[in-house]
Amino acid sequence: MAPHLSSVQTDGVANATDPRSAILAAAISILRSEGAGALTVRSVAAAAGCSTTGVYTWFGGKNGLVEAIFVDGFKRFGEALDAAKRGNSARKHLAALGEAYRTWALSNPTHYMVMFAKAVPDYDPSDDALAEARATFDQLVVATQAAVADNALRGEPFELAHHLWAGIHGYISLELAGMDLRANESDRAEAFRVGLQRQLAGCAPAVR
Amino acid sequence: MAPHLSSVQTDGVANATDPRSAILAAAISILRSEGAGALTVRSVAAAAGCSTTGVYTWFGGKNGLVEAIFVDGFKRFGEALDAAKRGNSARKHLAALGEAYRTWALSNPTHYMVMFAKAVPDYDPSDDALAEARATFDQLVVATQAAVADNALRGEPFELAHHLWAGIHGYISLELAGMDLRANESDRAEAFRVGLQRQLAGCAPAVR
DNA sequence: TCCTAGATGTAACACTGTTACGTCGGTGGT
DNA sequence: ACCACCGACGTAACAGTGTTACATCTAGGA
Repeated sequence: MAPHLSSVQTDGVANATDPRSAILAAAISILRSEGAGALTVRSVAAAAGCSTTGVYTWFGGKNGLVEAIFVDGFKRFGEALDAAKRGNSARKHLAALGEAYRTWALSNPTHYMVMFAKAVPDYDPSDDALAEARATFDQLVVATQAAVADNALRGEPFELAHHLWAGIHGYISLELAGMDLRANESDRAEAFRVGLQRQLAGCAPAVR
Repeated sequence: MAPHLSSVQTDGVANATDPRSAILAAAISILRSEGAGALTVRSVAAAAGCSTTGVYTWFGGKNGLVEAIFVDGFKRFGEALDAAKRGNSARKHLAALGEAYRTWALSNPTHYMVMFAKAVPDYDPSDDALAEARATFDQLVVATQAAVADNALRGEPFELAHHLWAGIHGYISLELAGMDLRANESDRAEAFRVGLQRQLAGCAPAVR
């Protein structure tokens, strides 16, 4: 069996003894520090301490490497969202989820762009990769279901979750694209917070 | 004066007699038909019937060409939004604006991705280019001001406009990234319509 | 008439993703 | 024990990318 199709990735932590993890960690590091444009097979191989063929044996090529970055991103992203289950009410939980979402995205902007904005032009996520994204989305659906059960929101949970996701993603996507016209970060953070509340208000039962 | 800094672009229409317009039109055509990954200096030059140096004399390089695509995109996008001023109330006008926004983005997906999602990795819009984007955004601010004056929305127009923009862009961005989980286009269109109304409801004065 | 500035094309540069090929090392079968 | 084999690896090459040096040509002014 070809190694890039096997599941040697034992855990999420980069393991220097595992070539696959070492290459993936190097790629994510380059993506973070130098951007998607600098993510080349040669630079990754050099950073991982192997030759360019290593990327091909372990990932099948650059597409496979980017797919691994994509999947790994959603894994870490999902964990970050999972850790945000604070807030004593369902609605506060949703707000905390939104804040955690923004925090992760702004801490990992290039990674987020690969996941959501096709920052690597010739890569399209496979169905398997999209399933990983779907799993992350499901966390939001679950939180929304709880909010509906609490009578904090009204509507079909899937539709509501997608609506909230779109709103949150929209703020962050514009911000990462440099399209947010506000001067400083704290203004943007405050606008996001207000916007999220407004978003939730639009989904609230009749009396608000 | 270097030609790529002059304003020889007489109008928005591609003019075969003007080399700059011919190259730009060829680039947009390739972007539309083959995507950002196929947008190479050589392919553009071949399609425009000149040599690669033509792109450098008229645009200063690939970055300049992409910047021209970026600016041209916002120009056309703004015109499409401008043509959507139907609706007899300010709120209906906003809804029509949202629909026109989605229609243009989905009709020009790769162009939209260059403008909003850094689809060309090494290009970052200059301040001048961002000013063009700002001008388009201002149309939304004006429409929002009218809605506030009509008592259809409540809040600071700039903040409201950005909020609406983020929501609309979020829906479209997810859809273009293949992250909308709905099966068919009509479902997505309907979800967008409902979402836009929900968005507006979240910005409405107290009694809804 | 000369001549200068700019547009153009050819060819080269360093770089990209990818692949053919030779080599090495461990594993399983006999 | 031997040996065939398969997978991992590095080197070197391929086509294609953005970019630039250089020669050529053409238009317009002194």
